[in-house]
This record gives sequence, C-alpha cells and structure tokens, in this order.
Amino acid sequence: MEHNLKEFFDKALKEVSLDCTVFGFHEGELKVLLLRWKGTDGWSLPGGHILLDESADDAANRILTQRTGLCDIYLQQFYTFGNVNRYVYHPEKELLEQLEVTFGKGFFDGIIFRRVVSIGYYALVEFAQVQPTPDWFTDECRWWSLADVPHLLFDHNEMIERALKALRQHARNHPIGYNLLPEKFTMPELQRLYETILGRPFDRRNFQKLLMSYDILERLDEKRVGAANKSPYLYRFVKEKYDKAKAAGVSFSM
Amino acid sequence: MEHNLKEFFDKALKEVSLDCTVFGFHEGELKVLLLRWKGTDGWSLPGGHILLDESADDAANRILTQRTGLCDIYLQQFYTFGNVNRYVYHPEKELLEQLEVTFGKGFFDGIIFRRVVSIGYYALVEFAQVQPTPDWFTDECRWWSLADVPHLLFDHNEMIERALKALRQHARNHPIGYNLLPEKFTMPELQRLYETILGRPFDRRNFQKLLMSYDILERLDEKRVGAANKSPYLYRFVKEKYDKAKAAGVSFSM
DNA sequence: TTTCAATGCGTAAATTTTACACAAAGAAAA
DNA sequence: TTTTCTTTGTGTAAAATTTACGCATTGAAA
Repeated sequence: MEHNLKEFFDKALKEVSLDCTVFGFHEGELKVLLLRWKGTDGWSLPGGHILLDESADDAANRILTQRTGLCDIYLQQFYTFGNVNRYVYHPEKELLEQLEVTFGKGFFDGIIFRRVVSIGYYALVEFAQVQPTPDWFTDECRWWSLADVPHLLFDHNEMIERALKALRQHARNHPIGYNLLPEKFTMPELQRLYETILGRPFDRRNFQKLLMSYDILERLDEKRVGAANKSPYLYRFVKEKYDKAKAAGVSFSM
Repeated sequence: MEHNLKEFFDKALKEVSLDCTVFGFHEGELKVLLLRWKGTDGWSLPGGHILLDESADDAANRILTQRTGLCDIYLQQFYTFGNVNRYVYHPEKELLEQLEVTFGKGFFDGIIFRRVVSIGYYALVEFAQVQPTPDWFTDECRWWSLADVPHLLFDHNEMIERALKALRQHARNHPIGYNLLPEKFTMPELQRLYETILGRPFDRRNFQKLLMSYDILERLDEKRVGAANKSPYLYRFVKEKYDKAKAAGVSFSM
C-alpha cells in the first residue's frame, strides 16, 4: 500500500494538492461530504494530488468521481490556500498519535505533512445520485449537515467557510439549482434551496415571480402528490436557457 | 548568478509560483506593469516563487515590493492557473531561441519550464508612487496601457484578462479607488476611474449622488485649479468609513 | 365531514433607478 | 478687455423595480 502511494507520488505534483467541498441538498439542508481517516475519528474534505500530465480541474474531477461515482461534476475553483502551517496544523495531539498508529510514525512527515499549497474547489451535486466512497486513507465517507460539521483536520473548516461564501456570492449573481436539485422539483423546493444557501426567507409570491422572470424554468403538467396539502406543480430547468442565463449573469434581487 | 538562483530554489517551492497583475490608473487609462526578459523582446507579468517559510500572500507582497518599491500593497488572489502546458507554452519559436542565447540552452528546462501551478494575484497601486524595477530575469520593467499589452509569455495574457474580470466583479460590489487614486482627487477623476474599470459611461449627477450615498467621501475646501474650466472640488476617502463599506459591501447600481 | 397546512394567483405602495437642463467658473482665444 | 469654450455644480420628475400583502383552493389527515 505504501509502495503504491509512493508510485503515485512519483507521477504527481508533491507541493500542490486540492481539496473539494462537495455540497448536496437534502431535506431542506445543505450537506457536505466528509471522509474519516483510517483508525481515527479525524474527518477531512475529499482531496488529493494533481498528476503531472493532468490539469488541476481534471484532477478535481477525477478525485470526485472516485468519491461520488458521478462524472462531469459541477466544479468551481474558489481559493488557493497557501499558508505556511496550514497542512501541519491538527487540533488534537491524540489524533496525530492515532494517525501514527495507523499509518506508521514518520510516514506523514515526508509525504503528507509537508509544506503543501492547496487549491480549493467546491462542487454541486445531486444528493441522491452520490455513492459516497472512501479512499485509501479513510474508511468512511458520508454526508454531514453543514450545521453539524465537526472540527476537521488541517484548515478544512476554513475551506468550507470560504466555499460557502463563494457559493453564496455565486448564487447572488447566477441562477442556481440545476446541479443541486433532481430533474423535476416544485417551486417551494427551489425556494427552500435558495433560502438555505442565502440564509434568509423569501416571500413565496415574489420568489416565484423573480425566478420565472429569468425565463429558465418550465412548468410541467405534473404535480407532486402525496403531501397533506394542495399538490404543487413540478418544474424543470430548460438547460439551454439556464446556461445562457448563467453565462450572462442574473441578479438575485431579494 | 545561476548559482544564486539554485540557492534560492532550494529554499522555495518549485512546483508553485505566483504572478501578479499590477493595475495602475494614469491619464484616464488602466495600466499594467510588465517585465521584458533579458536579451529578448518577450514580456511577462511580475511573479516568482514562494519561500518555504512564507505564505503565498507574503510572497506576493515581497515580490511586488521588489518590483515597485512600495510596501503593504493591496493584493487580491483571484485564480490559480493549473493547466498542464501553461508554463511550457510560448508563442514564437524565435523567442525561445533568444532566451536560450541569453540564459543558456537547457537552463529553463530544469528550472523554469517545468510543470508549475501558478497562483494569480492582482494588485492595485497608486501609479505615481511606483518605481518600476526589473528582476534578475529581465532588463526592463514598465507600465503598459491595458489596450496596448502585447502578446505575453506563457499564459499571462489570459491572466490579465481574468484579473480584469475579477477587478470588475469586485468594483460592482465594493467601493474602489482608495488604492488607485492619490490622496486627493476630484469627482470627475473618480468617475473616470469607475468608467475605465467597468467600461461604460455614467451620468455624472447620478454618479455623484450614488458615491456620496456610500458615505465614504469627504469633500475638502480645496479645488483643483489650473484647468480651462470651473475648478472642481477635491475629495478624499475617509479611511475608516471606506474600510467599513468595503467589508460590508456596496452595490454599484448603475 | 371537518380541519389544517400549503399552494396558486394579482395588485397597490414604497423604494430605487434613470433621465434630463441650466447657470456659473475659469482659462484660452480673440 | 471681452468673448468663447469646456467643464463643473446642483435638483426634480418619470420610469422601473422591489416589497408587502389576502383570499380562495387543494388534498391528506383528523
């Protein structure tokens, strides 16, 4: 195993890594995908290194395909973390000891815990489509509600904070939802997504008016049935119009 | 010289570099600082490598202090360029030959023309305060009007494009001018800065109303004299209020 | 059959943004 | 000295956008 790792590193950039904040939306909450390091209770973001013949964007896609089972993931680079001690930092001494028990003392000093600059990406995925899959360092990969995210390894809490900020900034100037919602959804569901990301409530009549004014949604002749209330219409994004609006930019003026 | 370079590289990250688009404002135009490589007519952005005990931000500051003579420069990281061939690419074969004549054949293969990821920063500086200073690779450092920027080495034209986009985005959501204008300036001068950055004209009455509504400007009892017209008032930014507005964000709604 | 929570739909008020004109200053030209 | 020319300082009305808000209907659950 360690041998494989060394082989991999010979084909990869050593001083640069990347980490991804994968956002999903489920039951009215934003979730992020986290990995638990083998034999420890230390969690971190999915990430990895860039191969020598691979662009940073390709590497992020490759890594997330392995973690989620999806391909062509919506990815956005948002910040590069270049502090000196960002990778050396770890909150609890005991955790380092746990890691040393699992991976061997000194193992990380040469390979993981060196000075590394990390490129931060965030990804938007359809929650239900993801198959969370641990990597070689970890034995658990699962969703966490943004509100419940524990103290993470390295500077990964800061990464999530910045990723969320970048996502919010994006949501204020572009349509959002195509990558986070299933194909068909109701207007209240879309509204709840916006409310969750931007962190405040909207008037549902004004919300509907604004979203429809973007001319990116198509109302279907179907309704969502089963709930104890009036059945809401289903909508779907018209991809071409959505892409055009995203490229041109819209201002979410609420 | 080559010896010094190797010594430097032993104390620096080799697979990561950074490049800075330094914006200045002069005679109603945006300018960028460019360097001409020794013995060639190839131009590039100022940049360099990060020392092992130095953060990326510190490195950008150190490098720009050397190029401009300024300290505490306003710097904003905007994108990290991670394509495979970004550093190998060069537009003209003859230029590579020129470089090989000056620096020796094969010299760059091992040190400069390797796979490098580059962190992009833009800087905003007061044009008149800058002392353009070449570095070891270059024998000329000077301002270029944005419109006249030639075909640059590597992917540096793309970097300037992205930097400008990032600056525009910033200008739409934050006050701007403190770092680009001299201490005292007239309202028309400030307006011309906004028009130059955002690339379109504004009504001067509405512009003044909007900028004054930010409550970041103080009108002085002085006027700019000498021009063949009515003497305009001088203004200056009230630093504390400017900083507060920048942190909170304002929307430039014109 | 009744209840209850959520949906669908439209208008009026408030706020923000845009459009626009004329008198005064000051150097340059006559 | 006078005239010319360019640029500045200032306010209001119209248009557009954003916000606030109520009632009838649906459909499962009580």
